[in-house]
Amino acid sequence: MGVDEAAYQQIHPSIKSISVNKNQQLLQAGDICKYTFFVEKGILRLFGLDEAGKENILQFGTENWLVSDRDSVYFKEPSNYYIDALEDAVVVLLDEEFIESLARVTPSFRKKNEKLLHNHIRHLNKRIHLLLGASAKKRYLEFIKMYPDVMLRVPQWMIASYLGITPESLSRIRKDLAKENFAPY
Amino acid sequence: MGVDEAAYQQIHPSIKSISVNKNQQLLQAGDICKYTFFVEKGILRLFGLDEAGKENILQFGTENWLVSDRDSVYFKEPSNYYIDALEDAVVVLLDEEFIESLARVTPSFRKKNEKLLHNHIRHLNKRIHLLLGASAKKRYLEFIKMYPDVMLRVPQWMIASYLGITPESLSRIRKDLAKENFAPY
DNA sequence: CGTCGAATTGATGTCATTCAACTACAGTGG
DNA sequence: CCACTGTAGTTGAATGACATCAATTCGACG
Repeated sequence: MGVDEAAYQQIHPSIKSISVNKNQQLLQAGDICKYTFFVEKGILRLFGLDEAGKENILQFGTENWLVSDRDSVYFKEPSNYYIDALEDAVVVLLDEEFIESLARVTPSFRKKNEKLLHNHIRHLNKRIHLLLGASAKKRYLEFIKMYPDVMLRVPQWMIASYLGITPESLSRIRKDLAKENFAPY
Repeated sequence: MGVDEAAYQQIHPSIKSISVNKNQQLLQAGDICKYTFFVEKGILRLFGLDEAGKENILQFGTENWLVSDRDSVYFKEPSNYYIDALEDAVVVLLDEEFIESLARVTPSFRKKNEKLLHNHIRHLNKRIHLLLGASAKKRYLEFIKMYPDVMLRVPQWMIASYLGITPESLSRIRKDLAKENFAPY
C-alpha cells in the first residue's frame, strides 16, 4: 500500500492478520462488514445473491488487493454481499481504528486512500460500460487481459458468473476461441 | 452539498457557474476533464461510446447531482467519456482549486467528499449486480423506482441505453407492463 | 478404483436484437 | 398557416445470442 516501514511500526499493534481456509466465509449478507481485507496470500471473492439464489461475483481479490464491502464498512450498515476465500489465504484485517491511526501517522495516507477509491470507481465504470455494450466473448477477452492471474486460479464457472453468463456459455465461447487459434498463454 | 454559508462566502471567488444549452457538450473523449459539474438546474448525462459507435449511458445527473469523469479529473488523464446537457442547464464548475479551498476552510469537507465517493461506489456495485443478474424488465422497474424524475425528463431511448437494451425492447417491455395493469404514475 | 463437482456437448427454448415499416409529433422554412 | 423534414416511439417478422435442460466426460481426491 505504499506505507513506509517507520509508519508501519508505529501503528503495528492495531494490525491483525489471520489465516483463513479455503471456502471460509469472511462476510455474510446481513452482517456489518467490520474490516477491509488486505490479501497477503490467496484469493478472496466478493459476491451477491439475486432473488433466484444465483451468485453474482462482483470482485476477485488476489495478493495485495483490498476486498471489502466498502459501503458496509463505511456506513456501518448490514451488507448485501458475501466474501469468502477461494484458496487458503492470509489476510490483514484493516478496521476503522487502523485507518484512523494511519491517517494520523502518515498524513498523505488520506490522499492515497482517496486515490484507491477513485481507482475503484474507474474500474466499476469500465465494467458497466462493458456489460452495457460488449458481447460475452468480448467481455471474456477483456477479462483475461486484465486479470490473467485470476483466470488461471479460479474455477471457470466463477469467471462465468463474473462475466454475467452461464458456465455452459463460457465453455462454448472458449471452444470458439480455440477454433480461431486463440491461445491466451 | 451541506456546506455552510460562511464557508461559501470565503471561497466564493473561485466558484464559476455557467449556463449551457441543450445538447451542448461539456466533455469529450480525449479531453481531460478539468471540472466536476454540479447541476444547479437541468440534466446532464455521462456516456461512453463502444467501438460500434453505440452510446452507453453511465449516468444521468439532475438538480443537485455531481457529474464528472472522476478518473480524468483526479488522474489528469484524457477521458474516455462524454458529458452533455439534455436540457438547458446551469452548472457550477468545481475544479481542483475549489476542492482544495473547501478542504482548507471546512475541515469536515474531506470526509464529506469521501462519503460521496463511497456512495458512488455503492451505486455502481448495485448497478453491476443488476446487470449481471436481472432481466431487462426488472432493471427497468428498478430504474423508475430509483429515478422517477429522470424517467419523466429524458427520452425513452436514452433510458434504454442506460439499461443496456435497445429502444425497441424497452418499448415492448412498457407495453407488457401496461397490459399487466402497471402504472408508475 | 469410485465418487463428486467441474467442464463439455447437444438439443431446444427464450429473450432481446435487428431490420423494416409506419405513426406521431416538433421544428423549420416557404 | 401549411407542407416538409427529422427524430422518437411503436409494431411486426426474422434472426441471433445466450439460457436451460439433460447427458456425458474429465479430473481431483479420498
